[in-house]
Order: sequence, then structure tokens, then C-alpha cells
Amino acid sequence: MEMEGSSLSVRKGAWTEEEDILLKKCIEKYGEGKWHKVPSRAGLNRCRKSCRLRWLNYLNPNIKRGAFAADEVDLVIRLHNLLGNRWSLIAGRLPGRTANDVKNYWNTHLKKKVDPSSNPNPRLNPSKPNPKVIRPRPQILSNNSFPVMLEENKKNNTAVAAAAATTPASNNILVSANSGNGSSYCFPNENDEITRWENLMMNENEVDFQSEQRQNLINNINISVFGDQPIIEEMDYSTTSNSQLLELVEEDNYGNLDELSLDVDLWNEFEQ
DNA sequence: AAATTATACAACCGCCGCATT
DNA sequence: CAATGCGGCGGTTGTATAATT
Repeated sequence: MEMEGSSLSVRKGAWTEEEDILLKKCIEKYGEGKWHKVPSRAGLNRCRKSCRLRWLNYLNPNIKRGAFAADEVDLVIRLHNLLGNRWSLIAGRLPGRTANDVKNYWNTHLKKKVDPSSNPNPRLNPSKPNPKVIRPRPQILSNNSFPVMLEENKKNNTAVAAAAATTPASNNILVSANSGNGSSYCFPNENDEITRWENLMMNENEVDFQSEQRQNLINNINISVFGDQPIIEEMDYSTTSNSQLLELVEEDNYGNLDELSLDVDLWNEFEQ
């Protein structure tokens, strides 16, 4: 039995044009993946990881070349603020940029400019006390996207969705998903996605946790989907005491509506 | 103009979680 | 169950190029 990577005289270092061509042809023919098979298929004297890396970071035609645009830089900073050195996650939000690109860009262009002690996120800033519950701002979706979302829930066999309304005068509603039962949402259009991220990126420190939490609970509406009909159940917490509210929030893992405002996958990553 | 130092980034290394044996 | 293999990740580094002296 052969130990991993122990085969004799495997090529290392910079890739030649010939090697690139061989690898490209191999992936055109067999598709991406099955990296352990690639070296023999392509006729390359390289280990599988080297081949994978070369494709993912350089040869893949989806990779965006050239300098980072201003909005890309802004996103990197904000996402790094939120997530730390989770390069793969960050790159997932920057179309065409690889995790390696983002990491390199951070290390060479941004690292020294960002003072860690100025980071507003207590999770990533040792000089700040870590509150029990860290909560991003709730997302805001437009009213007309709501039915779409319910349809999506039905398709996904999602049993319960919860939603909260902002002030009656508002055109917006706050939408949340229960991560406990694995539900997730499809965001109906790009503007909603952008709005969601703008809200997510807001400085968490500016939020008055207590009062906002309370407001969310007071405005809470549970929406259950059974068959074709959404069942709307209003929850009135207006007379509930602060201590009771706190219990409710703590029961709910992260504070009721708040983690729900995150993309569920991202939240799971965030919480690891 | 040559020598040097600094920068950018492609690629490597070791580790991880998961699947298979 | 342990051992092994795999894809994937993030920290780090070797080196070509750019900038400076």
C-alpha cells in the first residue's frame, strides 16, 4: 500500500505551459473533480493536490483577472470583519476570485492597514468583551418578494417560517428562517440580496441589543405553511416582562429572529 | 548601472473532517 | 475499531519582479 504523496520524483514548483495544456485538456475531457485520477489521465508527473490547486487557482476560466475593484476591496474588508480568516467563505461572495486571491490580497494590501483592536466585532477583537449573543441586523425584504419566498418554502417542504413586521408604516418586512429544522430561503432577486448584505454588514456595536431584541419579539409573527395556506399567528409580547423576554431569547439559541436574518449556511459556518 | 531590498503571489505544507476498507 | 485515502482549507514561503539606493 502506498502512502499518500510518496511516489517517486513528483514534479514540484512552477507549472510550465505544456503542463497547463495537459491539465486543461484533461479537465475538458473528464470534467472537474476526481483529482486522484487526474495525474495519470493527464499524463502529468504531479501529485493530485498540485493539479487541483493549479486548476482552481489559475486555469479555471471563471477566474477574474486583474486588480481588485473598489467594491471588491470593500466587501473583503467587511467580510473579513465578520468572518475572520475564512478565505474560502469570503471568496464565495466575490464572483471570480479564489480563496488564494483573497488571502493574498489581504496579506499584501490590507493586513497592515487594519488594526485588529479597531475591529468592532468582539468575536475577533480580544480587547472587547464578548457578549453572550452576537447578533447581526435583521434582513429586510420587500413585500412583493414575500409570496415568492413562501412558494419556495413549500417546495423545500419547510414546515415553519417566522416573520416579523417592522412599524406599520414601513414598506418592508423582516423575514427570518428557523435554522433548527434546516430551512433555507431563496432570495428572489439581486436587490434583496444586496439589501440583506448591507444590513448584515452594519456595525453590530451600534445596536442596542436589549431594545432591539424586545422590538423584534413584539413585532413577531409566526407563519406556518400547511398545504397551500400560510397560517399567520401574531405573537404579542408587548406586556411581557424583560426577564421573561430574556428567557424566551435564550431558549432560542441565538436570540430568536437574529440568527435567522443570516443565510443559514453562513450562520452555521460563523458559529463553528 | 549595479547592487540591494521590498513586494506580490503561485505554490507548498501540514492538518482536518469525512468516507471507505 | 483503526488505518488509509481523499478533497479541502489556511498558514507560510520561495522566487520572480519591482522599487530603491
